[in-house]
Parts: sequence; C-alpha cells; structure tokens
Amino acid sequence: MLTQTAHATPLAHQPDIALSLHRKGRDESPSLGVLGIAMSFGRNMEIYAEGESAGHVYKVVSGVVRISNLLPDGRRQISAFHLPGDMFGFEADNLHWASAEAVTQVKVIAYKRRILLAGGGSTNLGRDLLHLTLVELRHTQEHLLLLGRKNALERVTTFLLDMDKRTKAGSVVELAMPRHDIADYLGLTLETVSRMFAELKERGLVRLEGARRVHLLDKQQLTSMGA
Amino acid sequence: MLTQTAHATPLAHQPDIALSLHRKGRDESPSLGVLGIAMSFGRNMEIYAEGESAGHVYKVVSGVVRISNLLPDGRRQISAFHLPGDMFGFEADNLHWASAEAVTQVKVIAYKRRILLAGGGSTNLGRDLLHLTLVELRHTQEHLLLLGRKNALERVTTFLLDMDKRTKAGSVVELAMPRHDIADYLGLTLETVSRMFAELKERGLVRLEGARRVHLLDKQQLTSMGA
DNA sequence: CGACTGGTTGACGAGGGTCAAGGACCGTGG
DNA sequence: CCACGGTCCTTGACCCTCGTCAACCAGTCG
Repeated sequence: MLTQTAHATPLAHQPDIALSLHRKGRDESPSLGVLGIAMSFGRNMEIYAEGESAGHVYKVVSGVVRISNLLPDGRRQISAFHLPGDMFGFEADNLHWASAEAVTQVKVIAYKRRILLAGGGSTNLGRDLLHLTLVELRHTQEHLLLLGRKNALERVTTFLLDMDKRTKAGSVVELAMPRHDIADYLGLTLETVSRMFAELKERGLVRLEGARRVHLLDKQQLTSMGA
Repeated sequence: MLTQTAHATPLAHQPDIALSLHRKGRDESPSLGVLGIAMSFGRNMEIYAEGESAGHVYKVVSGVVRISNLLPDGRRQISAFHLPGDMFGFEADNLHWASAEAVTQVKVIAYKRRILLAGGGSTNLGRDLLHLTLVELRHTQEHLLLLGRKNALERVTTFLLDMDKRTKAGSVVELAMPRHDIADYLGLTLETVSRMFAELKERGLVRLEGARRVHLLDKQQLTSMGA
C-alpha cells in the first residue's frame, strides 16, 4: 500500500493514488453508489488547500482530518475534525475556502464534485447532500456558541464529551490530535488546554493515561459543566 | 396593517398573519415560485424558538432578523443577522436548533418546509437550497475564525466591513441592532463594542453619526486591520 | 417633564495568553 | 542496552486584554 511519510512542512499535494470501487454496505453514510478514488495521506499532509479549486468531495475511511483557516499572521482556527464515515470538502463555489490536512495517517475516498451535483439529479442523493450540509451547519453553529461564550474549562469539557459521543467507545476517549490542534479548535492556547486537563483531573472528573487517552469518570457532572 | 409593539420579554409567538403571493422579480434569491405566507413581527418578537418544530422556512422581506442560541445561564451567542433577501430557518431535522427574533420591525414570507423539500424534487430548487446552505456554512466558518482568533478591534472592524458589503450603501453603515446584539454576535460585551467604536473614531477610520450610523472613512486600512 | 431604553466612559480585576524551563515519550543509531 | 534528538506535554511566573461594576449621558415616548 502506498502511503506517505510525515512531513514537517505540510505543503506538498502529491497523494499517492490507488483506484478502487466504493464498497457498499458496512457504511452508514449516504447512498453513494458512485465510483470514488481511494487516497492515502501521511500525518500532517495537506489534502487540499485554502483557495484551491474544489474538484472533489471526500469521505474519511480511516484516520482523522482537520479543516482549518489561517489569518495572514498565522493565527489558525480549526473548524472541524472529521472522523471515519464523515464527509468533507463541499463548497458553495468551486474554490475551497478552508484547507484540509491529515491529523494522523488517513485514508479517504474522493468523489468528483460534478458527479455528485449534476449526477442525474437523483433526488435521493441531492437530499442526502443537503441533509449532510445542514448537520454540518448545525455543528458549526454549536461551535460558535462555544467560541463566543464558553470559558476554557467548559470548552475542553464540551470537546471531550463530543469526542466521546462521536467515537462511542464507552467513556474512553482516544485523542488523535496534539494539544496544539485541540487549542486551535477551541480558540485557546495549548498551555491553557493542558491546564484545563489538569484541572479536570484534579477534580476527579477525568483520568489521563498518557496525554492522548482520557477516561471520562463522571459524565453526568461533565455534562452539567460543559455548558 | 397589523403589527406588534415592542416587548420587554420577547417570548410570545403570535405573529399577525396575512396571506399573500410571493412576488416574482425584483428579487435575487432562489427561484421560489411557491406560495408563501407573509408575516409581520414587531421589534424583539420571536419568529420561532429553539426547540420548536421547524415547519417553515423564511425569507426576509424587510427588517433584520437575528438567529441566536442560549446557554442555560443566559449567555447568548448570535450566529447571524439576516437582511432583506436572506433566507433562514432551514434545519437538518424537524426541530429548530436556534431561535429567530426580529431585531427591528420585520416582514417575512414563510414557506412550508415540506413543499420546499419534497416539492416535486425539482432539481433546480434542490440545488438552490443546497447552495444557499453551503453559503451559510461558509459564513459561519468565517465567523468561527473571528470568534476563535480575532481580538476585539478586529472583530468590530470585520463586522462593520461585512455590514457595509452586505448593504452596499457606499461606506455608510446603518446599524439596525443595539450594541448588546452586536456584542452577542461578536462574542464581546456591549462595553467593549462601544470602546472599539471609540477607538476606531479616535484613529480617524470611522465617523459616528449617532450610535447607529457609521461612516467608514478609510476602508483600505479598515480592511487591513480586519485581519 | 420624567421615565425608559440605549450608549459611553472610567476604575478595577480576573481569565487566559505569553514566555520560559523542564519532563515524558519515542524512534533511531551507536 | 543506552544515549541522543525530536516532538509533545506540563507547569510556573508574569502580564494584558477584555469583562465587571458603576456612574453618567443622550435620545425618545407618553
């Protein structure tokens, strides 16, 4: 299997490409009985860049993808982490307004945008895309509330609960991303994220097993704090 | 004309309803050759509430609408202001996840959600809705960057430039909403918003004509500051 | 005229950012 | 096997931006 090695400066866009069919079944996401291209990206590799033309839409097969925007001076905001099964890369026009990068080793399937949009105008497909986009929109609005009005502890708590819910691994959250990415997602600094983890640990709400594995000990109380 | 008077606690949901056809032409928004119901709301009246079932989708005819979410303790985040021509009220499922209120006296046209979604499955309409939603999503992600990474002065500057662009009234921005709403949109307090206006005035970038009218004197520099 | 809503300005403090040092972990190679 | 380098994480000290609290001002309506 062709894959890429990690890269300090994640700028090149040369995914190794393998052709494949999109497997049906074992897959909760919308009905895409369409040909896709399987692609693989190493940690920190760029899947597409802000401003690039948006020829494809992607579905995560394995790994984690981050969607981010930059200010001219380098400040970064991550708008979403996408997990296996999630789709990303839709845009209103033909340009990507954000960039997508692999947080871990990632496999995706890329679908031609034209096929999805024009493709026969299958009503089902169109509705699925609309629904998907609306769900994404709701998540983003929820995140606005977090960034605009929650304090650091609430942000981290909300993040942990959200990751727990999305991965359904029963109170044990495996964080695929480093503190820096969490910080840029939550509108904080990595130091503050670290301190909030420590705070939750001290309060006995959480147990840390290394930096990347978090046991949620009291979801009830975490939930009541998360907002 | 039936309208409602302002209300200190904007909770009641009793819009005065008038039947009307949706006028074609003089209207850039998507092709909705569909019957709608014209409704009128007084300042601070609720158009729909968080958690309410989402039977309709709305288009602003006149006035300004705010979309907001609340935390249990009352902290509020406004995710968008909608101006004439804008649509709002789409949801992924059948419940409104945010509430919509009239910032000023407002006229809207309400369309039955079922008609828009199921309605013949007209490919054009479906695509329009998807496009609209994607544009909304992009705006929301842009706002994430603002809330997560911009400082107070940058936020206010970005807000003014955005309002200027949307109203196309040549460097004079008419703010329909009070400082408190601007603050809840920008993730600040009303005092900080007021101070940032003062700061922009001191720097000679802006001229204030009363609290609600702002002349943008140096858009170039404002843009470079808006980050 | 007085009451109300909305806006401005000032003094002060706290939450989180910045800067800096050091620790933990991991793969590589001697 | 251990030393080494790199990446990631934690913790502390300090400081700054913005929130809080409060007083006062301006415009509007009855």
